Amino acid sequence: MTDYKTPALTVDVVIFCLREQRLQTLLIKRGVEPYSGKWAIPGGYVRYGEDIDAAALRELGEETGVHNIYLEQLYTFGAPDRDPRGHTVTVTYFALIPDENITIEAGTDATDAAWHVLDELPDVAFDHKEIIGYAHERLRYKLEYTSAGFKLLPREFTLTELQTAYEIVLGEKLDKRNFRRRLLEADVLEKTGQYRSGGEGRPAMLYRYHAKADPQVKARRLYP
Amino acid sequence: MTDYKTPALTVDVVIFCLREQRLQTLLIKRGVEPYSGKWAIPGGYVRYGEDIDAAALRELGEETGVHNIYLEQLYTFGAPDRDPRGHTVTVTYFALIPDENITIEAGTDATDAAWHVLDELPDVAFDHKEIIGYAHERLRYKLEYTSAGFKLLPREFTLTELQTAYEIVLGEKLDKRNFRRRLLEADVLEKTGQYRSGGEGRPAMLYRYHAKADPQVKARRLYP
DNA sequence: CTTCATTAACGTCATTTGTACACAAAGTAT
DNA sequence: ATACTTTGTGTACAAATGACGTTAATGAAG
Repeated sequence: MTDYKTPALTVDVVIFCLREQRLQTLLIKRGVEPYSGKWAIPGGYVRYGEDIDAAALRELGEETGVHNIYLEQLYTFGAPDRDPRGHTVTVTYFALIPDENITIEAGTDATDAAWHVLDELPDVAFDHKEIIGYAHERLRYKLEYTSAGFKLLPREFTLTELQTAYEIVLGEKLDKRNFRRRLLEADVLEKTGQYRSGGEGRPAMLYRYHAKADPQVKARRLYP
Repeated sequence: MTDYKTPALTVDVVIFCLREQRLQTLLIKRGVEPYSGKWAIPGGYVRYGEDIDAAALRELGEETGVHNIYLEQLYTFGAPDRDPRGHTVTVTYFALIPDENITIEAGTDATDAAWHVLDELPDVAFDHKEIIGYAHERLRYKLEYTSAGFKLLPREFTLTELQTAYEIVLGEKLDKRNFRRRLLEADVLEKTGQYRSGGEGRPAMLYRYHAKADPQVKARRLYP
């Protein structure tokens, strides 16, 4: 193999979660230069011989203690000046996780890890603002035409909870009956047979995700 | 910057073109090991300090003589064993070009460059079969819900030519009136005022692309 | 225990969108 | 001039979407 000097390669992960009725993303406070003290999305160098998806999962685990989540590749950013240390190309991912028993632990390179409300972000390092923006757009788009919203909820959830998740992400109220019809017709939810008691009002049926044919994307074709 | 050994970084480009009423892609015959003598999609190493999009355009020009075309990032493949020379991550792109005055010239690393009908591909090097498949899927998807098909045609074209392009890519016949209505409503075409004479039958109005508001994607939202 | 407040569950109808389909107009070839 | 080929256009019907109000099940308050 001819040994050209190649750019460094990193992975970065934008994680979304619904907390306190707001869409939030996980940032780590950098403990080293450059941008020491600034917030950044979790990520790090891809090791030689390591699959990039695996690297994303590993970095996520190391820096935040979040394990076993579904990642989706987002985009690769490769402007030569995006990292002051030298040319660094980053493959970005995005993830949806439910807000439950997640222990965030700051890792080696990070002095802190914390959730941030998406539209009240602090100054972030590198071009991470752009990356988060891109991920946010993709998330909205995804919920507009798929039934992937349940990934933001615990394993079992009510239809109202699911609808609220959609409403928060999309930033608009949805019609309850039409929402239900759509999601039930998508055929990815199944009743658990149990009800959520506790709160006020009539108890709601609990559902869980169950892909019978895992269509996921329910985009409409422009031509028959 | 801590000097980890990072994977090598390449770019690869899948170019689509309609030639002789078939969807074709441009491959180069490799002149060096590994896979010497096999066909591969054009691409090569990203230089240190070079933007990845620029690298894709440069490699394309060097290897095929194709310049100034619109590229869209496709996906980044990073399995550690995808290149026998060592761990090499590749950022892939896809492009649509019209079949007109394109001079293909084999460049340095390639002994030959030629168009290949998409469903009669030879054995290709690396994981390029998978990449081409992925690009093909994206192309079909793109034409299903956008009006990007004109990128496969010369600057001026008739609606019948455009419809034929869609039919070839999508692999199905489309209704003439519905097709026209859809594309004209998309509001990205304008009449040139001229007609294509020459052939048999009634001369057809020539159109050209003209993005007034460049919506490009005309996807339908799942929620109001 | 009754009443009230709160949330869940459900169906219909008007409108919009999608799909199928046929014939006249404008040329060219003979 | 006649036959042939290709372009260009509208409508009726089916399907999907969007707006909308009432009853049912529970907990809280009196």
